[in-house]
Amino acid sequence: VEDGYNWRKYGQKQVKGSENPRSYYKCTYNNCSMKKKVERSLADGRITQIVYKGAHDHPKPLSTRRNSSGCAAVVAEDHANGSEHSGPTPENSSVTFGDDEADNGLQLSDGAEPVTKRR
DNA sequence: AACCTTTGACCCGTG
DNA sequence: TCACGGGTCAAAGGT
Repeated sequence: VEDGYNWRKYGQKQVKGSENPRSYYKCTYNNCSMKKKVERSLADGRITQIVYKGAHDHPKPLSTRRNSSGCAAVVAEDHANGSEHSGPTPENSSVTFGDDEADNGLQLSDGAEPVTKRR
């Protein structure tokens, strides 16, 4: 879920059809009104759907939070300016870390999805 | 002490 | 107009 910004969870809902919890996040920035909607599989923990809403009007405040793999989160997100790709799978937001951090206890998103890049 | 996370209720929009 | 779904806010607690 770490895309380089700081998010604050403001809600969670269960959608019909599947009992997958949908989490609502908001950017913790001063004037940033960017919101994010994240849906994950309840068992696998794999990203089912990520929806970015709004736009950020501030620079990216790299890791002040969890992992410091900002090096991997500096590619392919400038286009996130309120523009959503209505079609392709947007789960590429999950950065891959070919480093030793992989066993640190982070959210593994590889192994099933073609991530944007890997080192 | 500050910030984030969590849960319930409320509000808005659509059918 | 009512019902249902989705989305958002607010308060409390924990880290």
